[in-house]
Amino acid sequence: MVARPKKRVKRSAPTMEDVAKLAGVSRALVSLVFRGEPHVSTERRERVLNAAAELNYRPNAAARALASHTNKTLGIMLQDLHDAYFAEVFEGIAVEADSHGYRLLIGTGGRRPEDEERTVESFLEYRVDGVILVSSMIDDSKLVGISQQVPTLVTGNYIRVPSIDTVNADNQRGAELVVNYLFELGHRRILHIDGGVELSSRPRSAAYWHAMEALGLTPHVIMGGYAEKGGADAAESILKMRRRPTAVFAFNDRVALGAMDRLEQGGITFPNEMSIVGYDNTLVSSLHPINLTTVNQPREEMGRLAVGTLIDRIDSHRQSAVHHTLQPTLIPRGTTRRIPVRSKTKQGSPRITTV
Amino acid sequence: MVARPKKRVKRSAPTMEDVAKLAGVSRALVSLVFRGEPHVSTERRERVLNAAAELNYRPNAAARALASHTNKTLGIMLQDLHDAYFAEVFEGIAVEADSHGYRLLIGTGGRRPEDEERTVESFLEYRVDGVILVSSMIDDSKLVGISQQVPTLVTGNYIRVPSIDTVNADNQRGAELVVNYLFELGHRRILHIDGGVELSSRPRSAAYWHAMEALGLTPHVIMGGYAEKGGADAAESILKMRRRPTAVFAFNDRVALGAMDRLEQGGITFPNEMSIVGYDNTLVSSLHPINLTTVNQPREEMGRLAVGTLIDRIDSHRQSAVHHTLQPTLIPRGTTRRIPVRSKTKQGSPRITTV
DNA sequence: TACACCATGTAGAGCGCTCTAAATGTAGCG
DNA sequence: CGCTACATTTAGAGCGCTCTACATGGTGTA
Repeated sequence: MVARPKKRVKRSAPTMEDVAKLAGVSRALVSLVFRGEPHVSTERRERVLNAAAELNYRPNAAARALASHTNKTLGIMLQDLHDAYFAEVFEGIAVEADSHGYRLLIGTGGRRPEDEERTVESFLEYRVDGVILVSSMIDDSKLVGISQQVPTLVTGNYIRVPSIDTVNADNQRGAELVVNYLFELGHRRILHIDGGVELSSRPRSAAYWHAMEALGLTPHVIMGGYAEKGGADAAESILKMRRRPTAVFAFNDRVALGAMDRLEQGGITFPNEMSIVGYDNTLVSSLHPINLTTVNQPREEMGRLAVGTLIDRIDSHRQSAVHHTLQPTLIPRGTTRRIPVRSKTKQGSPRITTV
Repeated sequence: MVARPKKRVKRSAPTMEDVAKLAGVSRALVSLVFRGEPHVSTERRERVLNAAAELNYRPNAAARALASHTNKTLGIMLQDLHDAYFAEVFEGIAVEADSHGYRLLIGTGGRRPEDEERTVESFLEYRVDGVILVSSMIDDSKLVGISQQVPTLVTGNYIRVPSIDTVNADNQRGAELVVNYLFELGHRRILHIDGGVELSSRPRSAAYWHAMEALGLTPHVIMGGYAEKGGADAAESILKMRRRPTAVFAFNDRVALGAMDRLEQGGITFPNEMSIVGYDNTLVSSLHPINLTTVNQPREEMGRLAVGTLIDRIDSHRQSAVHHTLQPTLIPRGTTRRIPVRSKTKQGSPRITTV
């Protein structure tokens, strides 16, 4: 008996070589079988598969990636999984990636640009086939730099350059829907609590502004944030106002909930004394005791579309950008109601506004 | 000028070789620098770093993994990111992994054992340094098989074998807290809606059972699930009961919310006519209009502990298991109240119960 | 029967990095 | 001044797989 040619006795995972030896074929043939190549005889294919099963062989993804310059992996950068918005977009991403046979490397940025950049850096070391940045706060110029190194798709960002694909929900349209809906219910003093530095805050508040002016109303925006706290703080200042709005359009459901909570403590009841609308149609908003009027964004679809578009770019080496804009829909529920018709709701006098 | 020895002109990322050439040192030295080895002169280290920066060099993680048999990556298997429970455990995992310099490969199982196994399989192909299975429904015997191929840690599963570390919240204790609390409030007919096939359902309902018996009460468990739907269905049968419970202990917050919603539609008000307790202390439960009494589990801490324990096993080649059990705490809120003292709350007659 | 063809297989050169063994340089010391 | 010890560097053999180029063995066809 000849000693094994292996250097050490150390037990490590079986390699393609081991499988080839056991099946009595070349290593190349084993490779063909595992890559699913067609021109392999059924008989040999089975011999290889049996040998592999016997050895409990599993291809080494790193070796494969090194040799093939591709690893069937996408890097996904999210801000924060607590947020139902991100979780649902991610769900769509996961489903679609899976159906294309891609794995996901995930990283969170925590809304801190430096952390986001580190995360992307790590994706690049991995040589992922593509990256998806969900609501990233990285500079546009840096985004372009990234897109020159790896196929890139962003969501929540309206950047327009050939090297970056985008998937977005139409924030403008969403804000219009809300304003028009409240207007039709008879509201004239409609206040907007914005999303602070959140990416989608700007387009929403700008659209709110335009829609208000188009209706001849006076826009009034106060600073909010992306979560309950921002809503509560905004509520605080609303409570202090001499002439309160009859309706509030919050940046998102979490902000709306935070605001409602504080406003109710201040003695305001919904929807009797005030109407409020959120954004995102999170699961919470639909719960009976909450029953928040809101705007639905097709989050899972956004995730799926993002992956599909990115993989298309990877496969086709497309050099021009594709931009998808999905339409939101208004979900009327229990926190809004028609204003009782009075003589003539006097429109508020011009006031100082903040954007 | 000599032609480049490279085969093709194709522009690909710079390699260690390129950096070495530019810096005028050997490839090995560049490797030492990038691995942060101490015995490199400051002068050369800087030359290398400068050359790398000039070329925008980035180490290739696949090549590194192949050569070093380690890739500083953990595979994390979760069920479902929609669920705040998983999202928060994951947050803890992400934070701790990051602080140890590990990347995360993430996969979801969707509560389908076959999908979970595929996910783990893919982790193994990647040769991750370790895997964390959060509330996995994979068979214990298969878990053992996995743990023989890669350092493994599970949460939500009480398996006890040397090759698997575990991190769990004390479900028994949590259920006891709830039962005793309700008992002290004067409740005697306390019903439990369980988690169906969910992993932690069994220990919670068993503990509920024991706690009830220890107090001389008759346990009554009905089938629920992990989400709102399960609670609503259970509520349906509660509404049909001749003699309704005065308090309900739901498997988790989502189930509690689903049940409340349906029960309120059935005319029951909380906490006046019935008390209800959830589990998980999700963000939603704390919102004012909901204000659900619940049990808090230290989820982020579980995530952090999981990573810490797993990395310890990886680094130390520990062969014996470590088991962590964290303590839950009761968060009394607005959905429970003391039962008005009557003559003597008659204890319900024995009834048929289901587990 | 000869030959082009196509379907199968195989050899062997990498992919970009780590790691061991050995070379080189430099002090310190008797 | 010769030698040892220690700090730096480097050469070169892999890591496990893919992929190109080429070999082999029928078949169909003229």
